Parts: sequence; C-alpha cells; structure tokens
Amino acid sequence: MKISKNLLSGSTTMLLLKLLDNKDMYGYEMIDELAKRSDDTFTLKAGTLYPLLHSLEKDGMLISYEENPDNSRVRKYYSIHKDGKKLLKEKEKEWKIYSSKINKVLEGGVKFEGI
Amino acid sequence: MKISKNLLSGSTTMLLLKLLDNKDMYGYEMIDELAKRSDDTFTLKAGTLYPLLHSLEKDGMLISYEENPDNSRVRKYYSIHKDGKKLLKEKEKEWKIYSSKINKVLEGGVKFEGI
DNA sequence: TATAATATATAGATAATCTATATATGTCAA
DNA sequence: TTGACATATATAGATTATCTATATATTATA
Repeated sequence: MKISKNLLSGSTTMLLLKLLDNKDMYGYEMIDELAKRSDDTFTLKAGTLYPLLHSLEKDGMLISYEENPDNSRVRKYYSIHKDGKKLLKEKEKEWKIYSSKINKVLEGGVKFEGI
Repeated sequence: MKISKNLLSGSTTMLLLKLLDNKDMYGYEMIDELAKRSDDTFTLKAGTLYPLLHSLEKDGMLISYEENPDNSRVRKYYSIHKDGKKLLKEKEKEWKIYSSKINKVLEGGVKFEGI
C-alpha cells in the first residue's frame, strides 16, 4: 500500500535523524536504508531529501564531510550533531504522543496499549 | 505537548470520518469532540475544518442537513455516507501500516507490537 | 445593552512534500 | 570504446493540507 505523502509529512526529519543516530550516511544511502527498514513503505524522493539535509545542516543538526571510503567516487556524508540528537529525542516523544492519541480516537475514546 | 501541524497532516480526514461514523455532528461540535477524545492534543481550527467538510461533501463522502434539535439555533449537521465509510476503512488501514513502519524504523529494524 | 462564546465561511500565508530537470560519475554490455 | 543505465547530488516550481486572519450572524450572560 502506498502511503500518502501528507501522512508521511512531518516524520521525515525524525526518520532521517534516526538513521544518522546509528551511523554516518550519504544521501542516496539514506533513501535506500529507509526503504529497506520500512519494507519499501517509505520511499523518499531525492528532491525531498537533499533540500531537507541542507536545511538540517544549516540549522546545526547535522554536519557533512566528503569522503570516498571505497576509493570509488566522493560522497557527501552526514553526521548527527548534538542538537540533532536533542531534536531527535523531541521528535520521538512527539510521535509517541501523536500516535497514541490517534489510536485513542480510533478506538472510540478507549485507551490503547502503550503510553 | 503541542503536536506540529504537519504531523497531523493527512490524518485529519480520517479522524473526522471516525467521529461521524459514531454519530452525526455539526462542525463546531467536531472540533470540541476531537479535542476531548484526544485529551486536547488535536485542536482543529475552524479555518481547517469547514473547507475540509465542504470538500468531503463535494466528493460524496458526507451529506449535510440543517437542523435545530434543541430549538435554539439552526446548525449544519454532517452524516457519513457509504463512500465515506469506505474511505474511512482505507484510511485506518493506511494508518496502521504507516504507524507500524515508523515504529519499526524507530526500533532500529526490530518489529514492533501489533501488525 | 454590551461583551463573549458559539457557529459557519472564505481568502491568503506557510510549509513539506512532490515532479521535473540538470549535471556528473561509475559500471557494464555490445 | 561507446552508449545506456544506475548512482549521486542539486535546485526550481507545483501541489496540497494545514494555518492565520477576517467576516458575519446568533445566542448567552453580565
């Protein structure tokens, strides 16, 4: 099932930060890794990713550096910074609240598991 | 915690259909009921709600009628239609997939409870 | 009678996706 | 070696769902 783009809207930053919380990655790798980890549910477009990475770097959440670890082509790697880790924690907390409240409404006011 | 608007984006239609799946309501009542059921997490603005109701009615998901059951003022009630119920089922299915995949990514690839 | 809450409505702003396009490198088959 | 394709990064403009701001009218309350 294709997930509508506006449902994904708002969680993309959290997902990217989560990927980078595990290890440094370059842009294209993040697209592949996110698709892999989500069983092809989240297939981010390059036109979405790169501007988002630039803005996260501009805001001090990420730091980028160029490298070619396999001696092929130079790739632009991103590393999560201190503020990025803090933002990730906030986004995860927000997600837990948001999803539990959605589930509560769907259950007709009955409290769902978790939270 | 205030939930950022773009995280809510895309689930508003599902939530409104869910409310109307329980009983007919008028616009302002939906805002109150959604806030109540979500512990004030989802506080929809009138400027968001009314255009959305109009578009859902235009698409045949809802039917509206005017009534004043308490003999005070006339209110515009909305009733969920057949296509609206179908759309609600789809949206709920999409939500379950979406949320489980987000949780899977957050758990680092480990499967979460449910789904 | 004035003020606030209720109720509906619409125009325009904002923001996060998307598509489309551009450019360049690396791989592989003909 | 040349062409085609996948990889990789980038940006401009379109789309869309929310928001804010504003308008209008009714009802309740001080």
